[in-house]
Amino acid sequence: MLPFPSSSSSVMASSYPTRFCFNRECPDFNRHECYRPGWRLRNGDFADLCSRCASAYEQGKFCDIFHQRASGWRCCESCGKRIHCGCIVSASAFMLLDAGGIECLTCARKKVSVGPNFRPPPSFLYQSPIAEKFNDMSLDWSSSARSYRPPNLSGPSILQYNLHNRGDGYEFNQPTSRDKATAYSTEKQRGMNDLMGKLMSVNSNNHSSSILYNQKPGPNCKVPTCPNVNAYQPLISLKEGPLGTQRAFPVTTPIETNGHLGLDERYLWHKANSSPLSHLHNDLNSVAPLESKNLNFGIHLDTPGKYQVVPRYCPKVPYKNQVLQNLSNESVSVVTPLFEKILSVSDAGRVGRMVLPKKCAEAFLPQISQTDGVPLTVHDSTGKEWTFQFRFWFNNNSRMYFLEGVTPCIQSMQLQAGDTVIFSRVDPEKKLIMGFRKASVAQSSDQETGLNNNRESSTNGDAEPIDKHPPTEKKKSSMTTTRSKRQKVEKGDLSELKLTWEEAQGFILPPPNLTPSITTIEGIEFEEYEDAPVIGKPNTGLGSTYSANGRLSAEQDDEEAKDEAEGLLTSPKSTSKHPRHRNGCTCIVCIQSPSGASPKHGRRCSCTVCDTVRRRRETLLLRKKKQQIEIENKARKELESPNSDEELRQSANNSGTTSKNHEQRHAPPSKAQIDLNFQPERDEESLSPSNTTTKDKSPHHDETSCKPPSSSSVHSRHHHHKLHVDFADS
DNA sequence: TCACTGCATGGCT
DNA sequence: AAGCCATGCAGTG
Repeated sequence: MLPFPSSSSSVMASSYPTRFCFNRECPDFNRHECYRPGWRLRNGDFADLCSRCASAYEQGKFCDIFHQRASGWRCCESCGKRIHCGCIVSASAFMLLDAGGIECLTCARKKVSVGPNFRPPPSFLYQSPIAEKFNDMSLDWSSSARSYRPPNLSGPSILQYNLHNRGDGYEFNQPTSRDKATAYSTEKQRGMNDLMGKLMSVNSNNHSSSILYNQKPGPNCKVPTCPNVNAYQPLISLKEGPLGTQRAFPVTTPIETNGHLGLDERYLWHKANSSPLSHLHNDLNSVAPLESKNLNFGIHLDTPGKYQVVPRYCPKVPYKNQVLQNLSNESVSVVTPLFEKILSVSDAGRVGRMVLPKKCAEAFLPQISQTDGVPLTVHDSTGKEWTFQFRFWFNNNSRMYFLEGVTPCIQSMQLQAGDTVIFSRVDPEKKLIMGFRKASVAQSSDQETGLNNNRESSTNGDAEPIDKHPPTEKKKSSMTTTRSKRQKVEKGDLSELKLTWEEAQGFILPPPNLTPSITTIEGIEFEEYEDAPVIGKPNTGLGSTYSANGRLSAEQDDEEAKDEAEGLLTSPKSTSKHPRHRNGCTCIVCIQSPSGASPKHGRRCSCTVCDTVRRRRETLLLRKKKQQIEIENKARKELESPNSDEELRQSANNSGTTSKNHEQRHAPPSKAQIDLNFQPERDEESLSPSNTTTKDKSPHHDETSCKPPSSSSVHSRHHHHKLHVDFADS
């Protein structure tokens, strides 16, 4: 136990004969006999103050007397009153204003007569007699689990607030009453420093000093100030991510570098093995900013990280708190990632509403009390300014926040479902910027807010996986496929599949040297190819849809085809499980348990999925063998009749061995490339030449379920189109 | 009929 | 079990 200043409660104050005034500036802090409680300490107790200091404190003159030379004095923006903003004593005697500067409590109270949404931070309830005046204004907020409203008052109390609410587990051994009986005399200061130093040692190195560049006195301050006081810069603490990656979470902590009591930089800390955000789970019964109609002025941007944000919304950006130097005016901007959101189909859809994670919205965006919300100005990575309506709906006794009117922006950024938008803040401008990350694998093209193209993840081994929702260890172990993950994969796939129509056609074009045989079924002409094109991305070998694939004939109206192709990609009628599939689809993906919560599939598992995969594998192996035999036979023939070059070329073409491009299209899947869309029954049928004119209109899906199938590769439309009834690669 | 709006539902965490 | 949130859908213009 570290020595700790006596900080007994008022009840305990008289219990111990040997006492010390908590005021280290007190000229004779250990010679008093009468102590009174002073400000509340982080451990909940009160500082012991000698009568003289206590009087000063109670009269609100403590800082005037003892901290006169300390830095951190600022002026109330309203009345001009000087307020010390840099110590625990006066921590709650002022409020930080959204637009910068501070306001004394008196002025704040006038304005705060406030709406029902105003909630003073918990620290207000105990910080000082002054602060306690706020008690009557708090509407029992502390007892209501849902009445959290992150305050706009992100004063120094924030740190204390966090400390207070962190509960057990953090490296802070609060002194017991017995401890307090221990005289500490000259250990006082050292003990304090040791303690806090210990607390801070965990991550103090992680706090970028560069961020401090940006700390400037408020424009209206007329008194000398310490440049760092009240600069609530988001700081980064690195955390071992669930997948072993270093993940940064913004932390906002008051900084003061003058060594004044309390909020020294060394006091920044975070709980070991816990992200600042994770501990905020408990802190989140927090508080929201005052509503502001002034666009972004009400944004609660000064405290990113103060609130709990579900990890999946934690910004996973390389630049973290990137300090940008504006060469022209030597100003420095700090970019602080706030949160990110993977765009859902709805978000990216034409409705133009982007649902925001509630906690993020409440933490980082203006508080709104009307469902109409407020306009929110956001800058995209090109600097273009967008104004969305930040609104909410009531939903199950809760709120559902969303941005309205995002379609133009999303289109401008060419985003789609599965892509990630990243909301960040630029200080000191307090601009809200919206970057993005494409879901595609090509992370090198990431444009997260356009601020950092040197994405580490694209090059180093610590690169974060594309997985936007990295599973926890627990989840990993259970191999649970969450819906979000599934959606991510699917949408990521989807985005990668977003091709031009010509490209899509290119994928499914049959080899040029093949001539189809025409079969007519129900009045529809079908082109049949012995060697069907296999749909897949040209260069990945993944996703080869190893089954019969329909292709629109050339007569197909191009525009219509495009529409259908797009419909395929973004069909709102698709199942939630598998965006390309229709309700009732019985393909292997769609029949899987939605949550992935189905029992693990063992080797002998006989579930439909496993059976399908097993049969599929057998089929593929057989086919592969057959293919090899054919190749060998042809090669043998070639040896026997060396003049038939053309024949050989053609046979090689057919077997996918000459043209690289062709090979990519036709690459026989490896074991790891089993097409989940495959339905062995159908596929095996297609193996037989006698079945090439099958009337099965939907090789992949139920006829009922796969109604108007889309045109392109995976699930083709069949109605009134000439189709290539294809074989899988063989 | 279509677009828009706001609420309801239900899967999922 | 509660709450979040993606999405559906009814109502309206």
